[in-house]
Amino acid sequence: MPASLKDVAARAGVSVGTVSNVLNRPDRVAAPTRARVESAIHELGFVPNAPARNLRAQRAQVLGLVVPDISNPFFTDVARGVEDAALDAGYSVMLCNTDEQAAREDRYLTILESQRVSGIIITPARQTLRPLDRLLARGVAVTLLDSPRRGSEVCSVSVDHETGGRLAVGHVSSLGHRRIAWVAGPRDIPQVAAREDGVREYAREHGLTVTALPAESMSAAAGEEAVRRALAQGLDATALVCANDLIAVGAMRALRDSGLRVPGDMSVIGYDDIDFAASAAVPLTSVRQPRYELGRAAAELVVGECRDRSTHVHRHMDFQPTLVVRASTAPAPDRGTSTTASASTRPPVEEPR
Amino acid sequence: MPASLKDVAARAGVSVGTVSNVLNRPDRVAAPTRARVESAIHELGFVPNAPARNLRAQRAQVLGLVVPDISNPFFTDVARGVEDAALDAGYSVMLCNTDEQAAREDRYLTILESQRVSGIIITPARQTLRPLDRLLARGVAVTLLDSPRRGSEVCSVSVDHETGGRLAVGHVSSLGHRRIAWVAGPRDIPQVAAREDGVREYAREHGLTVTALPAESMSAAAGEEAVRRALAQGLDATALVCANDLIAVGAMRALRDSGLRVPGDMSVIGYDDIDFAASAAVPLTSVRQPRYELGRAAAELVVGECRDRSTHVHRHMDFQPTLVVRASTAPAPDRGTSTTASASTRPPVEEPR
DNA sequence: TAGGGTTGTTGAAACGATTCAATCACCCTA
DNA sequence: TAGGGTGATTGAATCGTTTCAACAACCCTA
Repeated sequence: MPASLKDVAARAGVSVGTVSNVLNRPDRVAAPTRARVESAIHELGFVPNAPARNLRAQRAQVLGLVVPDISNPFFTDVARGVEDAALDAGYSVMLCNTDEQAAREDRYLTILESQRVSGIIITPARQTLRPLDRLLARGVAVTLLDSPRRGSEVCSVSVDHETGGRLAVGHVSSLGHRRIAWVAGPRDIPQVAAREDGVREYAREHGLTVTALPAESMSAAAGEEAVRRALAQGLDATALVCANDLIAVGAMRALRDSGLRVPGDMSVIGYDDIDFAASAAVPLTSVRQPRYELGRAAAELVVGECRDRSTHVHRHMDFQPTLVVRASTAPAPDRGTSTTASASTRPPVEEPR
Repeated sequence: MPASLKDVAARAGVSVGTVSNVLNRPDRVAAPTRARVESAIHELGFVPNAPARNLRAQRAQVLGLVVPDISNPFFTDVARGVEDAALDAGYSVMLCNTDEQAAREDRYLTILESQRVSGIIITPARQTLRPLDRLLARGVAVTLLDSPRRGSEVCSVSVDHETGGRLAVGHVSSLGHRRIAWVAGPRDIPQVAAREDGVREYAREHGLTVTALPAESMSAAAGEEAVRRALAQGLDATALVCANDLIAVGAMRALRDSGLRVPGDMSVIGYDDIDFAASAAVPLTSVRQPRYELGRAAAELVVGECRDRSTHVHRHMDFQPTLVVRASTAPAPDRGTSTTASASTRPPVEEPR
């Protein structure tokens, strides 16, 4: 039923080769012929068969986007950037949500291999690039997303999380906080490890105390639970530096439920500057990452590599995070004094957008 | 370089047909042969070529997910549901973000047609199913997502938005509010129109006044702007019923900036119950939709139709929204009295999860 | 006018899987 | 032992493109 090249060729009275040329190298075809073919295409409603084209070409005009969790607003914005850039370049995007499960990631990588995708943008679920080897051997363009660069076999785009960590702790430090708690998900998430490195490094350089409050995952629920536990055990800190905004939101929930005030009793700073950071119970100070741009850049790198495999050199793009100061951070209370901070001690609120 | 069926066949000393049988009808192959083939597959690291299979099969094991805006948390959760169900059924998901632009939607539909996807889950950018006709004619399974059912040519899953609208306005009505403002994006978005119908219908039945505050889009910025404008012009209402949570969040920002208190001076209710509704400056009362389930159901319907085209009958699944009462709604202030409501007049806060 | 360039068009061979009629190798029974 | 039946395997056609060597038609120049 659906029209094929052959049907178009028959209708236009030319060979299939010519129709193919009209599609792919219009300049090689004489104007009158081209016109005839084009109207045949139009009349038959011909839409090229991508699988056939991909079979012949040995690769599909498709990119795989492999992320741990698309419902994390960070990846959501990245996905938009990837998708826009891909569409501009004539590629489609296959969405692969790993849930941070290695098995699911493996499964998806096999599917992408089977689909013969041209490129993959991935935030790997684990430290090793091992599962990607097979794809790389096949010549698939891979770009690591927000994941520490490893070797020079692939491109990568990332945010400088170490700087991000330093930025966060530096901010509360400049407000006079000396005892800091670092609330984070599992350290085997590379981005988290880098942020923590930045935090600890800065703390060491400036003589700050850092207590780690381990959270089960990077979710609000986990952040809430971690802080609740720490409070029950008598947490000694005046500022919570959180590994991401979800954790920070959870942390603030736990603080509120314990009757502690943010930022009066405890300053809280997040990471990611998700859309709702500005609208949280107390607008959240955070570290902003250029998410959409990150996604766009990743897709552009991959497409660039696909387009010109020979001259391509792998690049590492580092995006710098920026501090967004809102209301959840304030000068440290004097040790031993009242836990109620007056509103007038708050720093001015900056609300970009 | 990559191994093909032929390579596997050669290695195992059988014909390609047999290898194909091992893959697709293992029971047709004698055990020893099967073992030999399987180890050849393993040794060569053979991964089937999906384009070739799809070319032959005339359709790809792929579903298209066409949504207006993946960064809207509603669609994000739907996407997860779709993706999980698709993966379970052996399908991949192609992500298509239309930005509510008809042209972009058309472009994506053509791409999906070209890819020969088996099914499409779509929230159309406009009222008509016209752009889908071509796909339907081709036998592609289509399921409408959260969009009014039209005709019986396709399946659909949706939330009963009219009930949702009634639920929202019914809630504030039961708190004593008589003058309501309806804050909404463009009415040509069908879901919004349905919610509005529910609101107006209920208001008519109960003698409430409804003022419409048109917002440019379904975003926080638009909600903020709409309410800001209305306040400047002397809005006469005690409750804002918002077409979604993003708008509600924006509305609350505008109220806060104008020195109005929520819910003391103005009750606000949203729609969608996105993740952050519970953590907003004032925890937001909202209407919850079963988002993930909606996505799963949509994907299952599509897959069901793909699997058994002959006996398939189109179904419409209606999911019922539920009211989630939090702190942003309170009894209406007495007409003409102080604009400051005491905390004790608030209804008890219910925080499900 | 023969020969050499251009320019346009053709036809057939891939690409890698699926499918199905045909064949083969057995075993069982009459 | 011939013949029928069963189960396993094969081989070739097919899906719809792309690509490229070969060919055709034409003009230009020597």
